[in-house]
Amino acid sequence: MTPPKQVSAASGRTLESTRSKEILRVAANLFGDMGYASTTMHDIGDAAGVLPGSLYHHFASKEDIAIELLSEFYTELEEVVAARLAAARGRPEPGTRLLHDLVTDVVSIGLRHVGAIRLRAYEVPTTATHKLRELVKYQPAHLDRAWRQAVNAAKPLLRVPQVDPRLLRATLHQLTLEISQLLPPTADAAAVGEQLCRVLLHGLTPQCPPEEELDRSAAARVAKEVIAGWRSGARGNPRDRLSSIIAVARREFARRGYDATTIRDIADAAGITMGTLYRNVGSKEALLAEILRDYSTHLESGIRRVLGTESTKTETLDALGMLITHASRRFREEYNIVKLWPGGEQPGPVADYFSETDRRLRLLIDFLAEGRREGSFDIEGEVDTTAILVRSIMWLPLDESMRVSANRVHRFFRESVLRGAQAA
Amino acid sequence: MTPPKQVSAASGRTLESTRSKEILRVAANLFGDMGYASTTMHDIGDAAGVLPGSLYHHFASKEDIAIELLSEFYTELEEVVAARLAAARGRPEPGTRLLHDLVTDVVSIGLRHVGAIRLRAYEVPTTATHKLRELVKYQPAHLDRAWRQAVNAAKPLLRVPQVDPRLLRATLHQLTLEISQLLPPTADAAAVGEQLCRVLLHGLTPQCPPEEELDRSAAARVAKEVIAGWRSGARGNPRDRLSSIIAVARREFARRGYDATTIRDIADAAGITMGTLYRNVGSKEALLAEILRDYSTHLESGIRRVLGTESTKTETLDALGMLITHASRRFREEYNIVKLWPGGEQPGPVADYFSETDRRLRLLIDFLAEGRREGSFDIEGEVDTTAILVRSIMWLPLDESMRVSANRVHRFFRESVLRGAQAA
DNA sequence: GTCTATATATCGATAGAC
DNA sequence: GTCTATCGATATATAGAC
Repeated sequence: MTPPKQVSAASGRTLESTRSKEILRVAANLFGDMGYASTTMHDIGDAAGVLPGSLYHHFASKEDIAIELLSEFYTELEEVVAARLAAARGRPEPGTRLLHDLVTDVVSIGLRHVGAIRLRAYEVPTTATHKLRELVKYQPAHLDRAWRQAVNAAKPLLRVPQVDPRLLRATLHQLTLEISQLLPPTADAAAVGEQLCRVLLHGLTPQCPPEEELDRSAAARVAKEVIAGWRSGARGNPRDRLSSIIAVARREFARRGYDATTIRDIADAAGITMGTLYRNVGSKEALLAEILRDYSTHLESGIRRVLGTESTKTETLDALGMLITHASRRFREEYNIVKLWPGGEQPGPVADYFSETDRRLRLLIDFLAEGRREGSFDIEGEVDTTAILVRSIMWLPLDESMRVSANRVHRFFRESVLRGAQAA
Repeated sequence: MTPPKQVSAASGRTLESTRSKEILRVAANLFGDMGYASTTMHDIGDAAGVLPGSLYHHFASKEDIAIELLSEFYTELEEVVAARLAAARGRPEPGTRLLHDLVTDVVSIGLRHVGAIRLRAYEVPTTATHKLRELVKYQPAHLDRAWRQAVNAAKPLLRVPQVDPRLLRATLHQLTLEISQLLPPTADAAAVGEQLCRVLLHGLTPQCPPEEELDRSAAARVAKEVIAGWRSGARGNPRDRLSSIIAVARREFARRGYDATTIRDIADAAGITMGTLYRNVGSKEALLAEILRDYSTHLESGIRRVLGTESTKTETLDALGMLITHASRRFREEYNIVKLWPGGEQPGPVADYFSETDRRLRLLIDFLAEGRREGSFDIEGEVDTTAILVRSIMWLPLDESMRVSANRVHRFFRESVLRGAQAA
């Protein structure tokens, strides 16, 4: 009798060897930390304790490793979700139980598949093959159906129509998958899932003033001013060469991530040669710095202005939601570029921009902590995690995926993160 | 008005840059000298005066260079042959004019496309793509038709049925294409073509004795003995591991050439792993040495025995033809392995085998020169070239391509190279 | 169009587990 | 004896920068 072999359903590959598993594991972590493009076979070999060439005994190519990681991720996702739905079938009465369980399931899977999830964050390098490209783009329909079912089961308990169930579903879908990228690998999936549900269903503000009051607050007024300022702020004349290069580079970096985008990609997309590109731009890094220049200052000043008003914590949080909801349209590309900056902390002019992002997160943490202390915010568990969740929710491209206005997205933020989507 | 661009019909590539042409030219020469597998991008870069990476500005890959060379070759071949046939249409009366012209045409093209022709000598490396594989295998049907037409036009002048027109056609087809590999690049196509036609149509022996006499000669008797000895000489038990590895390696080396065949190719074809292979053979080179061990000694002793008889020059040449005709069956694979040994003369135990091949060629040259001096052979032009032609004709795999017996091939050799295919 | 550098991948060969 | 996993060297190819 031969021992049973562990076969990956999606790839058909047999993974008996512990070394192959070890390589997958270290590659997953490296992909999760640095991204696919920034992780070299040398890195993987080092982490696995073999020379780069030896990796090819276990995997045909670097892509093959990525494909295997994605296959494992999809397989496990499907299995876990199917098992959860099967368990839920015995309990058809409405409630948020399935929703809670599904949140924890998906967050937990995400934490165990940081590499695969990060692979899905961007398009794949230009040189990638069709198969990897398709796997990265693949949207698991079963997960979509599961969220639909979970939200439907919870609907009788939700404050509908104030809370748009479609936006809640989209938020859960995106957030549970992506949150793993922003948490430490040691994070407790159950705890994070619990916090996530609390934030969305219960809300942070026990005493939330009525809509009209929030709309009239000083913080909201300032936020509107800042947003209006963005709109008028010109982006450079798209007809001048440098501006159009920057516009193209912004789009390309946002699509593929900074490291997977080559300067040839940019030159091609801009319809110019590399010589022309380098005549206008000093370096790839300088191009990135140029793109991020306004972004960070605009965002920083906007946030500080809103935080600096005399409004209540609740009003300020609402205004922050409005600000970022609009920022996630205006600076969507910049946000995509920096959202998963490769680790490794090499110093440089660009690194500053990323430390500012961290600083702003700490600003939010302090704000929430202070609000909790003074009784404005009802936060259980770690404030850090809540801050990460709140920031992620604000930045989600709900307007894009659900085709709704930024105002409707802000209203959803207010009705969920502030008031809580569930009836009290 | 834009200047007209030189576009390769087969590949669709535009070759404006002189540097691209230069790279193609040096690559063609290197492929011709060393073969595709043994030529590195570094070699090509060195010869073209650029760093290896810079080659990729002009060509997408090493394969791409090979594909371009083959496309150019096929295109030129088609054009030249078509032009020749068009010119012949005005002259429908029978004769050997078209045959002569076609021989010179194809030899001339071959000398200008040594790289492409050599690419066609073996199958392509296991890692090659479909496109290159197909291009290498491609048999130009128009050339086939042209030879058919040329031989048909000459038929009234040939001693048919003594001379099999099918074998003559196959000989012309294969010889004109392959001969470029065995000549110095400075060879004069017209002169070589002329000699080739003379050898085949006019023959080397002005006074050729009748068939029965040749059959009875001492040289023929010795040749038959030697051939019989080969047949009985066992090849090792195919059931023992080493013998079967050697048999597989012989086949693989003959198919792809020595350098393009990897140890893994051999292990795979033998159905064993590399560990097992290396337990039985010391190295790739030792495997080759083992394959060639009997070959060279058998051949050498056979040739010397035939040359050592007291027979006339004519009888001896006839017996040599018989010997090699049978050798080209018995040692087809060994011959294929060594026929185009990569240049570069690195010393080693195997190099000896290849110097022996050269020595045997010199033996043949001396034999022919002596025959000419004493009036037995009618050779115009350089004896070296004639020797190369005669040797090539003897080794042509006519039995294989035309499905005839070795005896029939020998008779064809006698009726063409000895007596001359054309009626006196 | 080229350079410098470095990345991905292949290949001959071997040590040592099974 | 066979196969798995590995090494060291080197090949092909890509990327940023002039």
